Amino acid sequence: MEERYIPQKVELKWQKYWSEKGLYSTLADPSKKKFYCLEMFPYPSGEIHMGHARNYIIGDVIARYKRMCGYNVLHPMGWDAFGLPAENAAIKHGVHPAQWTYKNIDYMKKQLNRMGLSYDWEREVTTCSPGYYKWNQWFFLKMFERGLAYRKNSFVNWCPSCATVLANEQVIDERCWRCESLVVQKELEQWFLKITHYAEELLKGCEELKGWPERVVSMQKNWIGRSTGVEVDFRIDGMDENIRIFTTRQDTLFGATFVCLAPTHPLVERLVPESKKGDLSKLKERYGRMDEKMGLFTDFYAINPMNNERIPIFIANFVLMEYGTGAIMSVPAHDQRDFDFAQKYGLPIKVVIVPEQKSSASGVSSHTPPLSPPLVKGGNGGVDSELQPMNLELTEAYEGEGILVNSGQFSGLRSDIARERIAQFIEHKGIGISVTNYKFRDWGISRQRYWGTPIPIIYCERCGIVSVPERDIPIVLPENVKFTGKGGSPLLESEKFINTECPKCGSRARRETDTMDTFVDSSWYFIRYCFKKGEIDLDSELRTQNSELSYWMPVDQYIGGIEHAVLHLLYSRFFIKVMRDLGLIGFSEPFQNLLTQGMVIKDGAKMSKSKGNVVDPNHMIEKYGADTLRLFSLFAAPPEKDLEWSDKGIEGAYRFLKRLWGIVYKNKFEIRNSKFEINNISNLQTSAMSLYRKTHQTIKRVTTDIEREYHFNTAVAGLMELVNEIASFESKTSASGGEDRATLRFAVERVLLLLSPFAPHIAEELWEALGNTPSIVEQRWPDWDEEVAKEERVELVIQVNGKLRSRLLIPVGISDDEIKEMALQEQKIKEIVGGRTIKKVIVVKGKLVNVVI
RNA sequence: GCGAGAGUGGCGUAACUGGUAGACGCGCUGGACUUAGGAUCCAGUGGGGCAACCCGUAGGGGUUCAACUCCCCUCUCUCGCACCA
Repeated sequence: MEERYIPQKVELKWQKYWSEKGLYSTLADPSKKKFYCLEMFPYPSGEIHMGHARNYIIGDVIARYKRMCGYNVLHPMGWDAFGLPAENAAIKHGVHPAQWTYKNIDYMKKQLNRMGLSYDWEREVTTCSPGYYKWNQWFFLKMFERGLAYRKNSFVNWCPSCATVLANEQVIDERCWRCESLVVQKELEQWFLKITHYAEELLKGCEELKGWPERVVSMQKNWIGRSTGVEVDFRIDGMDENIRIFTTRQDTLFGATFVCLAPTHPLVERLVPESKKGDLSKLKERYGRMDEKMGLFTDFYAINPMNNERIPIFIANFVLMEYGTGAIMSVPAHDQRDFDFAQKYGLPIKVVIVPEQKSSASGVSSHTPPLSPPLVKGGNGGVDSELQPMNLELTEAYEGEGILVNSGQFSGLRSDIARERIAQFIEHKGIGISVTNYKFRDWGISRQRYWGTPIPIIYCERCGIVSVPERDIPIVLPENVKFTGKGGSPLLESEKFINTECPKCGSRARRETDTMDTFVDSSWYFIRYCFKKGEIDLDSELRTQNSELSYWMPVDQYIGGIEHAVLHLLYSRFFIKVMRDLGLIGFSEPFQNLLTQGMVIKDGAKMSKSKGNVVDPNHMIEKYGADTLRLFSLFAAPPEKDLEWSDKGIEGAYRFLKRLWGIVYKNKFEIRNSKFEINNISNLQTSAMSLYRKTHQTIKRVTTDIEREYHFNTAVAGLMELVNEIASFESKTSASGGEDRATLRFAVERVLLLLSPFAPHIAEELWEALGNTPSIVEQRWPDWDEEVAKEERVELVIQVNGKLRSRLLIPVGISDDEIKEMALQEQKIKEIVGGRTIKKVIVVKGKLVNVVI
């Protein structure tokens, strides 16, 4: 009697079994090699979507595979539980954010378990629990002590819809990363973490991230945005003031023909005459707008310290106060933006760099060779007039490197050398310094919302800013607050929360009401997983020698979406470096290997409710079972690529499992009753031998496919091939003889072992059906025999002049000369070669022969 | 503009260091079993041609006995950053 494959029945049975046996519970054990497999934890929004499912399936396969390979595997899961949606739900439906969040967690946890994911739930982390966020506050206090957390007044990104501040990393195309509202600039007192203190190390550390995808590393480098140059003082003519500018192109200093200040530059008020104040405010309105470049002449001039030229000072809307010094020198001949500006306002353009040698001059029309003799001569003295004819030829700026001309003592030098010399010169003369600038800013963490970690700070009327003493944390969120949705954090209205005493002087004081960015929570959650559940004293845990932390960390394999390339992944690296400098840990990078899985798309677009192309993993599990869902999402594309969802494709995966099920049940008794061992492979019939060989080959293939960049798609394809072969073997032989049965059993059992990381439930069920003791989870990953895996005979390809002309079956191990002879004797080849002379015969061992005529 | 990556059948994809292009799956075609099948099984399936053969990995050059793979040029697409001085 053939039993039917009912995946849901099978899956629930084994999920119950695994959980009862606690098979995925892990303990640190220094005698075993460890493997920390981590997937980015979800925000408990209420539903696991296909993107989550794919992420966690990939992670689960890795965890299960490594476990079978004998590693002590840490595979935890938790909840990134603070955040706005909970608060919005509270405003909309009157549910407390905690209630909403915990309800979602409950449900989503069931969903994860229903997928058969092998988590150690005893390490579950929920970031909104005081036992967790206490340590956010603790880290904050440690940073505050060291000046790594500080408060300042600044313009910040403000999302009007979320009514809160956003970090630079959370603004995408001038919009909020969460709700896509247009972000505005607002001046606020904010708490910042000094991530720029680690700018250089975060950048250098990128070189160590060997196990990370290129593009993530380059995105981080890009984001940090290091550039080196000089700051130089330009004296203001007729005023005892300097304008300090920043440039990376000090080799073009002699070509500066005007200076531009940001509209918010401190000197602006003094430089702009009353009569032009109106124009100035217009300019300010257009600050930061990319469409139009606007300038305003101040009536003042600056002195170029290199050549003492008197050059006009402008205010320009495109100069950013936030970067460099908020002032620039403009070199229209060698910067396109300055060039456009100079054209618009009729300012002089002075060439000081010419392309080296013949290289086709961009910006200089071709009939005027850039290195024409008069120009070179003029280079010594810096006589403008000699350059005038050239200027007429300029159609655009030449931004490349080259040879300096018209640059005093530096003329004739190459750009790179000139940059060094000029930097030295400037420092020597005391008119400036060499500097390194970074594009990224300190991390603003203040959020004007309720559902987050309270910042442990007290404002005392007498003492000012006072940190909460460590013994008083956690500062717990008050539960009894109102969610009106009307401006401001509910904490502002909680008198009980706000009013407190100064821990220093005891006088009346107010608590900070801002909470922390939730990215603080996720910057170290992987550290927390290293310890089992329950309240822990992280401080003393971290200080204990041989703590679990030093056993498990760093994470061996991290899996998650590319969207965190510069957010979470950068913040976590920062946190780890801070912890190291606090003497808490002994390593500098949290994640050894990073796998960024592709998106799940349907009909050419990312799944989204608005597009109506969402496929719910729940429905797929109801219809086909979790094993099928897992198998399909692994098979349809390699993990790092986007996965195109196909309703038909998942049926193929289902069919495959049903087929395997059918084969096993059909031969259940024959297999059970066969003696397992194949003592002597020479006893095997040809068909049995070929199945036996295919089995070994498949073990090898699946193993190497997993080891090599986690190519699960081809690993699954290999399993399908083997199952196809098993099917035809069993239908031909009816598994009659003893050796045949043994071979069949061998093949089927290997398939189950190899399949178990991908489709663990069916593997368990069939493993048991064949008379084995559960659990397959505890089985070792199978080995293969290289000798057996080798083909006895191979098909030799015979080419003539590189074109395939014939094939020949040859035994393995015959010599090149014999192969050559066989190829030349082959009827077809003889015909083609005819009477022509053979120039050369190339033999590739075991593969092909190419006859060149 | 800068940086990263990708272009292979009708579709998802495969081909490790250059060595049989299209494994595996979907779809499609034909057949078998069926009252029926969107179940299952068998056979076929890059294009052209009756055939021998010819043509095919975005396009064009090149290196090589041999190129999806290496080099040069062009085109297209995706992603990230972008007034950063």
